[in-house]
Amino acid sequence: MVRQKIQIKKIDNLTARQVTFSKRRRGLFKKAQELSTLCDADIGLIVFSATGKLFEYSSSSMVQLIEKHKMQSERENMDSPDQLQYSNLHSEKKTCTMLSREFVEKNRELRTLNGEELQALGLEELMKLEKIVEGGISRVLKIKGDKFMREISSLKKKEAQLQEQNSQLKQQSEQARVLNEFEGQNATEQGQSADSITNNRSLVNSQQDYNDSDTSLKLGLAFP
Amino acid sequence: MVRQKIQIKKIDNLTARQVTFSKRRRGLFKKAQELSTLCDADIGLIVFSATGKLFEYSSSSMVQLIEKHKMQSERENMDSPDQLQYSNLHSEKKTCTMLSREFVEKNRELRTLNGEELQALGLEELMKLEKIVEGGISRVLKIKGDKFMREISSLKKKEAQLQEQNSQLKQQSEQARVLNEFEGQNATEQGQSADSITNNRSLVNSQQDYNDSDTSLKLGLAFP
DNA sequence: AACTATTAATAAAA
DNA sequence: TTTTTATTAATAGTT
Repeated sequence: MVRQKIQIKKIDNLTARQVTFSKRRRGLFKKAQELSTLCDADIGLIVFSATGKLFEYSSSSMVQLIEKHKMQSERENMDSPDQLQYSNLHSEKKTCTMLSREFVEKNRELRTLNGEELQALGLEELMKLEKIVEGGISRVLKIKGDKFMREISSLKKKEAQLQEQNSQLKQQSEQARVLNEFEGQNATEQGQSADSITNNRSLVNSQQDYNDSDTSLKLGLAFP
Repeated sequence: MVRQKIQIKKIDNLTARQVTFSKRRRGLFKKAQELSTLCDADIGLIVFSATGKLFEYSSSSMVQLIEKHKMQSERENMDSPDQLQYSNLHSEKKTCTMLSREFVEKNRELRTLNGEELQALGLEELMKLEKIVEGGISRVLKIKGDKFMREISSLKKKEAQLQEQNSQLKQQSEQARVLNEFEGQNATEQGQSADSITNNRSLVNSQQDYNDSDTSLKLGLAFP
């Protein structure tokens, strides 16, 4: 875009590519920041260089922005109910999505009232409106907080269960090992029936089934 | 950047703001695309308009990019898994506590000013005060949100680790058991020692401990 | 990094 | 909205 027009394709020369990357990256971030400021937009920009180095900009909080983005994407893909296996997470997110939609709509309503209308409303009405918006915000914040807390406590519960299971398994493993050594010393010949293998497998399998689905469902009860 | 130079602050006029938003948004996305192509960078760009509408660009897959970003941030935030993570959460909590205390104090200051004093402050000062309080709130909310998000993602990571460790242990336990029975069956003279009986029993028992009624159904099917 | 010669982006107007 | 146009901003190639 200067001394000579260039075409938009990968720059062959490594040095030139690196220089351009750092120049244009700065330009891009500046533009993002300007757009955010000028138009009150919430912007997140993630750039990984070819070498894997991360550069990022966010007008607010990247984590929250990504969360918001996730919610929006879900709203768009609401009609495809393919992954309903995580029903607790699903319904939880649905609640949050609903709330967010409600909030956005309320906001839109508010915006459609132009300056004149707002002037006409008078002080009393304005204060009522403010109370309504305040109520909406506090409701959203409260529910958000509750949701976070419940998710965290359920995760901690799950963690504790896993930890306990883990230590029991370790104990078993140790016992089995000791026993094994002991018997190994006295054994003379070898052979194994197919039955015992099959039985052991099914035991372990049913345990895994429990871990993969039932646990999350039960913990899901924490989210009505 | 044209007919007249503008300063970078929120555009007051709604129409002008919308026009600028759509023009600059297109420009920004174009620049992002160009940078990605020219320099072989992986770029994700998320833009929420002031009305909440989502616009996004990604040079590859937004979901993957976000995953990659999450990994990078986690790596930066918690190099040695547990302790650094804890201290991070700790300091975050401290920050949040400090902020909240600061906020409460600012509020108290505000309350100690009586009506007359507030009247005397004048419109401008009041608005300044309001901005300060608003800033405090949004800062608290932002940090709180980040903290929650990070705690949740770290718990999820921990859970995944435990889950994997667990399944490995189960595998080990299974192998040890198989080997054990195998050797037990081929011992020449001796029957099972008291120890080995105890061990087998504790194995089965602890497995049943993890499983509730639902699992016993499965076990029933496994041993008809 | 710094410096231009150019092209690209865009603010205001239509 | 989109197009036009007058300017400013960004930047490719060079030093």
